[in-house]
Amino acid sequence: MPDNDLAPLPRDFYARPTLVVARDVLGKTLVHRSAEGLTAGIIVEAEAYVSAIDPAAHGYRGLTARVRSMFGPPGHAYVYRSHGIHFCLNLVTEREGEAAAVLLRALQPTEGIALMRARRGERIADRDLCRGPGRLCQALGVTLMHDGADLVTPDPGSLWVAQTPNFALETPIATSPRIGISRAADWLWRFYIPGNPYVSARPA
DNA sequence: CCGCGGATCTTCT
DNA sequence: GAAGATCCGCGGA
Repeated sequence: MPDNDLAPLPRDFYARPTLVVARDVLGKTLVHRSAEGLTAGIIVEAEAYVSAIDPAAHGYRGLTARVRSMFGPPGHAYVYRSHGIHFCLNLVTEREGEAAAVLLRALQPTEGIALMRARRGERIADRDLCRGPGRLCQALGVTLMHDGADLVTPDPGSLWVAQTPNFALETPIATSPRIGISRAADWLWRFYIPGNPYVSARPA
């Protein structure tokens, strides 16, 4: 796959309403290039978080050190540590100061599967390599080092989102409540590709 | 297959 | 002190 096909999406893609980005990012490819090699997968599940109106969003109660990147400009990464152990990757959306982002919850692995398995465990099935927000970060080698990283003009050896070559344009998209939250628990702000086996959970 | 607890860092009450 | 945008391994059905 030539690098031309993996060109980063422009900042305009991120500087839109978060619900639109969360839906539109399905079918795009997340890429991480590091010294270990290149890993990538098709985004099959994502959730929207909009601090201005959303009590489940990390920025809802204002700026803290952890959530600083979410308040920054669109087209950057917001990576946070979850439950002390795992990392979760968000794409910052809207405009600087809005603290809106899209959480990536699952990928269909396409490149660097052997490297993903080296990071995740040799016995992990393909289906489980990137199924879940913490798992996909582990599989791609995404850590707090990537918090705040620019996804549009990425440094060499970093992280971005690209158009997926030959991806079907008319892929169906489903919605459901977001996973694992207690506030705004009935909002249909989770988007996923129905029937795709790499999606982390089926709707309740 | 399902439910539960442990790991362990940030934020909130 | 407790909860949280999680995951894994264990025990029981």
